[in-house]
Amino acid sequence: MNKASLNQYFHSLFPIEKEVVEKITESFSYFELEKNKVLIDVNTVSTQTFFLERGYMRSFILNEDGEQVTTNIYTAPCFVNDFLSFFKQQPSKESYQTITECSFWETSLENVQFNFHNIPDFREFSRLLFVVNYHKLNDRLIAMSSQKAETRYMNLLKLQPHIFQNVSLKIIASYLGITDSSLSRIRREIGKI
Amino acid sequence: MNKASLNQYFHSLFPIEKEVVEKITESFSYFELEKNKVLIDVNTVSTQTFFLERGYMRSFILNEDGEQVTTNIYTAPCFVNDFLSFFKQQPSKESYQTITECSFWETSLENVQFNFHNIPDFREFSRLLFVVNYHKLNDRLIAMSSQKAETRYMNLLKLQPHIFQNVSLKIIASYLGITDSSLSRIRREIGKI
DNA sequence: CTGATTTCTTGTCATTTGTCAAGTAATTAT
DNA sequence: ATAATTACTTGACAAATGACAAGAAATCAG
Repeated sequence: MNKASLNQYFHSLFPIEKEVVEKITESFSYFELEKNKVLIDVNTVSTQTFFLERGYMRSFILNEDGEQVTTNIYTAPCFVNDFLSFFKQQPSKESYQTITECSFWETSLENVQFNFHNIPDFREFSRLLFVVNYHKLNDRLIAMSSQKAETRYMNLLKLQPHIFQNVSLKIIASYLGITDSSLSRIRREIGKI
Repeated sequence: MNKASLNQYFHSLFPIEKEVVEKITESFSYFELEKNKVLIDVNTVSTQTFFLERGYMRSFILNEDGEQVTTNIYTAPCFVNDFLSFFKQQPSKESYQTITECSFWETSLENVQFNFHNIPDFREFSRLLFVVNYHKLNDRLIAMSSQKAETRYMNLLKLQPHIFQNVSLKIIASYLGITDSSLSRIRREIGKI
């Protein structure tokens, strides 16, 4: 329950002084959630931002047929928030829930705003977070529009094998943009080779 | 060739004083490109950021088979840059080219950095740009993984009909994640109804 | 431990989309 | 104006994926 991993995360993203990081993370407070608990509920305005220290999470929306579509899977350590809801103070269109037991560090928009306007390195860090997340999303979009499901599955398996130990195939299938029976068939075919 | 539309764009995104906008856009300079010209080339480090004042652009990558996959279509007025290349000063993985004749306002990373760290409203504006662009990308990803091609086509036609007057169906098809023959068939089917 | 629930797999068949090849229409370059 | 190129459409067939239903395996709640 110390801030070592939170502080470390700042250093991992770009060079920043120890004292500056400590000033930034001063306002963060710790909490835990069991598995399958809601972190950010759909239609609520998000006032906190979260650092996922330990565990697995996902975001999802409900489509026209009322089915859950997993939009993202979050693997600690990383920041989790709904950008649109948090920064524009609008109701979230997605829900965010824990998949495993998770631990978090959270802080408020007020603190983020203070740091953003008063600590230059935090500004750079924030922007870098956006750039990195935008880039990840872009890569997924390219994969979704130019690769077949089997390729997307193979890449996920290669790049994030630990996800398969912690997240159900149903959620993974939805994240890959296919049904769980299709994923099951793909896994069988791969196994044959 | 005055900065009216550039300045106006800042005001349209969030409340900001006229004088502040003028200070921000002071360093921007104007240029034009004919159709089918490269704005940002793949594998180059982007040192400028661009405001697309007039015209249509696209970004694309080459897939394993050497085919162009359109990753985004840009409709003026909007900012165009490769976030990863510009802010991390890395070689761009995508190419950006004009589709029609275009006019631009550009400024350098140095100017952006100066404004980012010295003009609070510019920080807010920058972050909002990221939030909005992230959100658009996220919506496209959700559409790609949960809607069929016909639905994606119908939505594009409804929300951005002008694109169909200015961008070839081949590019639109690629942007929608399908082949041009599939798009052609979808259009025929729609026509029947 | 036991029944209930959820996850995962599998089979059959339908639908969507891709591939390839050919043809027509439109645009561009000289 | 003419030839070359590019854009768009179409058809036949193949491949990928979805829908639905059923059963096996794993997990969960009491």
